[in-house]
Formats: sequence, structure tokens, C-alpha cells
Amino acid sequence: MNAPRTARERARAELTKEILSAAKHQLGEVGPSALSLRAVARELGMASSAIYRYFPSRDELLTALILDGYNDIGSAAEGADDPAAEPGERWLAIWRAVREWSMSHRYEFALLFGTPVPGYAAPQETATAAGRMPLALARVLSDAKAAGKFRPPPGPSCDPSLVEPGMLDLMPGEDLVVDEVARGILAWNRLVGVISFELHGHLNNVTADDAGFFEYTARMEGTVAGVPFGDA
Amino acid sequence: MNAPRTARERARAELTKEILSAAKHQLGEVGPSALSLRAVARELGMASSAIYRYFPSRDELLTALILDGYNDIGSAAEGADDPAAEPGERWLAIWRAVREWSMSHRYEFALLFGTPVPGYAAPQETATAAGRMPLALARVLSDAKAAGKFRPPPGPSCDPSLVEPGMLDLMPGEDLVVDEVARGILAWNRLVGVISFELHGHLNNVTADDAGFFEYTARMEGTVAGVPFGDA
DNA sequence: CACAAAACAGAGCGCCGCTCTTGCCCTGAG
DNA sequence: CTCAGGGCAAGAGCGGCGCTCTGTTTTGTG
Repeated sequence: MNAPRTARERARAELTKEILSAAKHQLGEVGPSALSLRAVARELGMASSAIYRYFPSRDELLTALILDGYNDIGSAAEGADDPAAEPGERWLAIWRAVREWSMSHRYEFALLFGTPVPGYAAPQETATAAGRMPLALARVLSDAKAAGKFRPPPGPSCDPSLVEPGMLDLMPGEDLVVDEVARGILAWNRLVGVISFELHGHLNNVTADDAGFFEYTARMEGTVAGVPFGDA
Repeated sequence: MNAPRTARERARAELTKEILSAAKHQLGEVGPSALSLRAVARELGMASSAIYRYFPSRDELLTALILDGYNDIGSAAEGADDPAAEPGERWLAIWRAVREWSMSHRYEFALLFGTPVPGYAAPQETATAAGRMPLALARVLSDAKAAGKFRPPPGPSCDPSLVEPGMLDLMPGEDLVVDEVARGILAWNRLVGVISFELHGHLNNVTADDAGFFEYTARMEGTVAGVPFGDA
């Protein structure tokens, strides 16, 4: 149904992909704010004005890249998750995969979680893609709960009015109560936050072993969220 | 000693301040990546080339703004801290003050903790300014420990090789051991991270009451760090 | 008062995002 | 097969950007 029917449409779809790929390649070197539409055009050997036949503005191109990035990092998280493994192992595997992706795609990570382009408002279509990575984390919590391997330590409780009601039943399996969802949100926030700190250099002269500290963070955050670790 | 001696130096120092102030004012509207040196010059009614007598490049201006921002947010944190109050109250007061500053200076916050300008490397001079805000948090922990009001819950331990040795004795009062320092680092990371999420819109359709969720986060993170709260 | 140094304005370079015009060529209807 | 219509690309151009270079004005001092 969405297969291109005419040769024109086929060529259009292909060139759109090529532009996105070139832009992605550019992102590997210069960072989102410096991503130049003209440079992308140069890389493809076309006039800069021709790009506008495919993306109405630079921001639209960035939005497409954001969508791509969310799906990439979501795939990395999902791909690292082995549902048959123990919750602690699953948790760590996802965290490591997300960090690894972020390290090797630092500018794409910046595009997703750094300063948004001024005036940019996340289109609703990106929401599902953006949710894939945190959902992978939530699945581990939900599965652990269903398997009776869920031990959230005591702590302040979260008033149900603080989180969106829809957040409570987006899991296909065992549902999480509001306190558990809140800690899941915090874990997602932590995963992004600690990688941001590392990438932005805020941990320079603070931590001595970034990978090791990340591992510690993953365990700590998992523990707070309720994931049991064998050695903890 | 650093008072300007000649009228010229006085004028130069004043104009430097004016440029910085105008740039700060610009930052209130457009965001770091869009901060235009020419616009700053226009606001001051001078030629854009004249700015270069005071700041050798746009990045140098941004660095000056970063230093200013770190001191601002550090002052906000320190100013909100009443050393005579209970640890829990101090903790919450600092968190609230930092959030409030960040909300009303969102672009300066982005400048400090968002995507760094490409190729920017934090000069060492900014380190002490950048440390003021987290140090305010650490002081609460240290004081609480000295007063016997320090109750860090169990959790994974942090290997001493993971944090910089200097981090262990930068407190004038009661020293913190590595596990406590590690949790302090995480609390600092959380404070920045949760504000980033809120400012960047990642909590849209996730939390329903951002201020309330922040309050919950502050309590949760304080609890993990070892701060006792009366009602928790 | 004369003079060197500091400050400044303006033009200009190459880059940017974006628009408009021009012409090509593929497509599908007559 | 012919031929108009439309998708398409290229180029010039607009205003703005960071930054530099060149003269001119201002300023403090011997």
C-alpha cells in the first residue's frame, strides 16, 4: 500500500532516504546546530535548493532525524533485551546498549536529548518512537513483578495525580502501580541524564572511570526501581 | 588591585559588562545556538566588529556567559540554603531554588547543561563556579552526617576507583565516604536531569504535574542520598 | 600641543536558510 | 505519436551570520 507505484515515486522515496542518510552522516561529524542543509546537498552533489523538494525546511529534516534516532536507540534497547534472562541481567544489558549507542552516536543523542532546536515542538508522531527505549525498561520491571522478582525498597510515595493516567496501563503484561511507574520514569531519566553528563563532560574531574561509574549507576537505579541483582 | 586605574580601563570594564548583559538579555529570548553577536551589537548600538575588541570570538562570549550562569545558579542554591534548618528542609529548599532559577532562565540553563557548543572544552576556570551548586547539596549531606541525621539506605556499593580521589575531601566539615559521594553525584545529576526533562518537554504526556513530580523527585533522591525527611 | 595607542565604523569574505525563476524531461491523455 | 502539464533540478538572489581588514576618530599622555 505504501509501496511506490510509479517510477517517479520510487525515485522520490529513494532520494529522500539518501538525503536522510547523508544528513545522518553529517551528524556524525558536526553536531545538530551546525548541521548544514547546504553541506548535505553538497555531499549528494545536488543544488541546495533541490533539498526543499523533499524537506520543507531544515527543521523538518531534523525532525525526521529525531524520529530515526528515537527508533535507533529504541531498537538498540529492545535488541539488547533477552526476555528469558533474569531481570537484573536484562536491566544491565539495556542500560549498556543504550550507553553504547549514545557513545557512538553522540550527536544524534544530543539531537534527541540535548537542547531542542529553538521553537521546535515534538510532533506527536515521535512520541511512540521516543517511548520505545523507556518501554524496554518498563517491560523488565513489569516482567519482574509478574515473576515475583520485584523488590522496590521503601521511599517517598508518589501522588497518583502527578503522573499521566495513561502511563499506568501501557504495559501489556503485569501492570505497575503509580509508585512503581514513578520510579520507572526516574530510571529512564537517570539513564539519559548520566549519559548526558558523561558526554557533556560534566563528570570530568568528578568520576575517574566513566564506564565503571555508569555500571554502578545502572545497578543503583535498578535497585531503587525494584530490580533484584544477584550480587547486591 | 583589579580596580581599573585609568578612565579607559574603567570604560572598557564597563562596556564589557554591558556587552555581557546585552548578551544575557538576548539569551532570554533566542537560545544559545541562535545567539547572534551582531544582534548583541545592535542592541548596544555599536558595530558588530567592535565587539571583537572585548571578546575574541562568539565562543568566548558564550564561555563568559557560562561562567556567569554557573555562578548564578550556584548563588541561587547557596542563597536558598539555611544552614540552621533541618537537612530535609535544606535539601528541598536548594532543589526548589535551582528549579526556579532554571525555569526562569531556561536558555542559560540550556547553555550550562544542554548540548555544548561544538568543539567547546570547558576551561578549568569554570570548574569552581560549576561546583558551587553541587557543593551546596554536598554540604547538606555532610552537615547531616555530622549531626547524626544521615540515613543512606542500603544499595550497591561504589568502588573507590570509580570517583576522583579529590572528590572525597572537598568538604570543609564532615567528610563523606565514597559511597556517599557517589550518591551525592547522582543526586546532582538527578537535579539537572529532571529539570532538563521538564524543560525539553520529555515529561509531556508522562507526568501530569511537573512541579509536584519535581517535589517527589527531590524527596526520592534525597532519601537515596541519605537525607531524612520528616514525613517520609 | 603633538603623538601614539586604543577604540571604532564600515566594507567585505564565505557561509548559512530559504525563495523565486527558469528550463528540462518524464508522464500520461488525446 | 504528439504534446501539454507537472514533477524536478539548477541557479541567482535576499538577508543574516561570524569574522577580518582597513581606514578614521577618539583618548590619554609625554
